[in-house]
Order: sequence, then structure tokens, then C-alpha cells
Amino acid sequence: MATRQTVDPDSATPVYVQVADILRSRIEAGQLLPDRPVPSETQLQQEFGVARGTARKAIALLRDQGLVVTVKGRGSYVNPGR
Amino acid sequence: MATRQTVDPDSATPVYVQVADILRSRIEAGQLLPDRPVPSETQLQQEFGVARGTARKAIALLRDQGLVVTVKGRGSYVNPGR
DNA sequence: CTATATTTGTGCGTATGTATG
DNA sequence: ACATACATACGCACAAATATA
Repeated sequence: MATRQTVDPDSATPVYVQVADILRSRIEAGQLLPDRPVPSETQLQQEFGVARGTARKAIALLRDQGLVVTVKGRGSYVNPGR
Repeated sequence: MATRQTVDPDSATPVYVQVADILRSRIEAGQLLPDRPVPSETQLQQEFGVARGTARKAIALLRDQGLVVTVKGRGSYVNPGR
């Protein structure tokens, strides 16, 4: 198996940007498919060991970039229109 | 009757820890018996005036400490094995 | 079997406080 | 002063499991 992707709290790149970058790479690699959910905030917390706010900011970044759409109470999904 | 137990939102101790502490003391005092239910999340909300998430965190704390077990759709029970 | 109520599980939205660089 | 990041705590909505009428 591949080495698990991690985040570096001491990097110059903010952690929430690092998380967003990882998710973006997964989308572009086809590991996360259009109209399919991206990991929930809770899952991101657990996977990367970050606070919920940090997970939320990562998702917000992808949303601002048009890569995902978020549905209240349901989750975020890879933008179907790509 | 005894004065109703309350929670202090301004305490240094998080509210969910305070709630857990109160429930633990009831278990140790034999007011909550093994294999018998602890108050539901809704009851804890009402009794202590806290949010459901706070009540859930209190229960989760007791569960992590092995004091209670939780069954979806039923509730949480004082660990029978004590 | 169906319907309803209860309870826990999950998910997002928001606000506040603290600490650090 | 500001951005980042953590933790806490409120809220709302819906799903899933269970119990009961």
C-alpha cells in the first residue's frame, strides 16, 4: 500500500491549504469522482488529525475554487459539472 | 430533597466533563445501577440545559472510560461488568 | 404488517474563547 | 493587528435502529 498522506503543522503552507491540496489531487486522480461525496469534516479530522475548523476551511477552499459543492446536513460532493 | 445538581458554563472544566462527572458520581453512588439505562441525551439536555452535542460528549467520555455501553436506537447503560 | 415515537448516529452552520506566530 | 489552529458549545436536519401501539 501507499504511504498514508499526512500534513505538516510546521510547514509554511497552512494546514487547511495542505488538506485542500490533498483532496484536490485525489479529485484530479479520479480517486474522488464527480457527484460522489468527499470525506466529511469528521473523517478529515480523524484522517489528518486536525480540528474541525481546519477541515471546514479546507472544504471551503475547494468550494470557492468550484471543485466541490456543499449541501447542508448532507456533506460535500465533487462538482458534477466537471 | 437535595439541591438539584447543576452545571457551570463559566467553569474552567468543560460542561461535558462536568456532566460526565455528575453521571459518574451517580453510578458510583449506586443511583444508576449496572445494566440499567443512564438518562437519554434528551433527558440530559433538559436536566442540565445543555445542547445535545454536549450531552453526547459526556456519554462518550463515560463510554471511553468503560463505565457505560451504548446501543443505537436504545440508549446507554451502566456497564454490567462492574 | 404498518405506523409512530424514541434514541442514537451523522452532517453541516455558527459563535466564542484561547493560544501562537 | 491579523491569520492560523485548537477546543468548546450552541443549533438544525435527516438517517438508522429500536420499541411500541
